[in-house]
Amino acid sequence: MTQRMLVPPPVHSEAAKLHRDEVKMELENSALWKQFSSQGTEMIITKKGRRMFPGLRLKLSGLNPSFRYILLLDIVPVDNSRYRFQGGGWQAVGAAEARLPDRAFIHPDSPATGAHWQSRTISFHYAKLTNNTLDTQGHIILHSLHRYQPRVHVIEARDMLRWGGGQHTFVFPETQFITVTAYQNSKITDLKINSNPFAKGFREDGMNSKRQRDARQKRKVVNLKDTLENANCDSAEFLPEPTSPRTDLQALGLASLPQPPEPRCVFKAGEASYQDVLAHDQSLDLGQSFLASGMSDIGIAMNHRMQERQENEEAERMIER
DNA sequence: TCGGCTAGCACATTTGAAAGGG
DNA sequence: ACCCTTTCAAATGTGCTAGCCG
Repeated sequence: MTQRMLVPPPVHSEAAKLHRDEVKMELENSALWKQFSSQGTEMIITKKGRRMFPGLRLKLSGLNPSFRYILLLDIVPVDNSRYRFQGGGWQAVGAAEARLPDRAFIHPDSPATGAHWQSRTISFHYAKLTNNTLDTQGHIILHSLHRYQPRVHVIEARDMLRWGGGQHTFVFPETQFITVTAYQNSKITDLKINSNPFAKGFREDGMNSKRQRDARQKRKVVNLKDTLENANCDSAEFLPEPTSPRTDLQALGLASLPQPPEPRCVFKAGEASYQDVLAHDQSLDLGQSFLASGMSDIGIAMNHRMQERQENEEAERMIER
């Protein structure tokens, strides 16, 4: 299998500039992404599939309002390395795993008119990442501890059967991330907890915060002790197993001890040499791709859906009359 | 022994159905 | 009958942790 080129053509080429004037994509939550990126973004991947956080929130402009477009998200490896978090930073420690068949996530609104895409914020929050190579749910399959770059493709629907023509690829370097099955960098964990509403329970004032969890643990031990005492047993024999060293430290309030000096972070996400670039020359090689939304035969499915939509819109127009 | 992965947990949010009122 | 709001439960999304595995 041929490796796809990742780096798009030079930004300043006349062709690119002309094209940039036509179709533009903006990463709406770029500030949040940059916050994560400055620490080395980590994305959890699980067997069942995990959403990305932050998600990709995009604004599109320059489309023809009446043309129909399909939006795709795919995620490609940035390099051929496997990474390990050591000494407070991410370091390449060996060769990457064999590359998996590419999967692209089709935005559920696809195909939709340019007017549709341009009238709202486009979100890919339904896309899920998995490390299950046998996944049948259509999630995007990635290797753990590898560095990836999400890309968004805008394809004119009438061109969908001849991939490579009339498509625009957008890459935002700040959305690069390293896949993990458990967070490595506590700063990333804190950022996620503080900015993801679903993780509110883990915030300082939440019921799942360290403080509350430790208190619960304490109460558990006390209750168990009481129970054992009431049952008149030899409590020493039935005391719970000692907790992990980390929990012990937390319980003792040692978590607040000064942290070791922050070593130099090896992964500098801002180093990427391209930004918000149209990779027009780099055709989306969908011949190699499995399309993740479950529509393996995208042509048939899209045609069907387009026809359905046209019928619906026709019906709506008739009602309006 | 160690690093990485997984299942189960508690908690929060989201979603959709049902109920009630105007 | 319809619309809107409220309530509730189920589903889903989170990070944490103990234990397993290679």
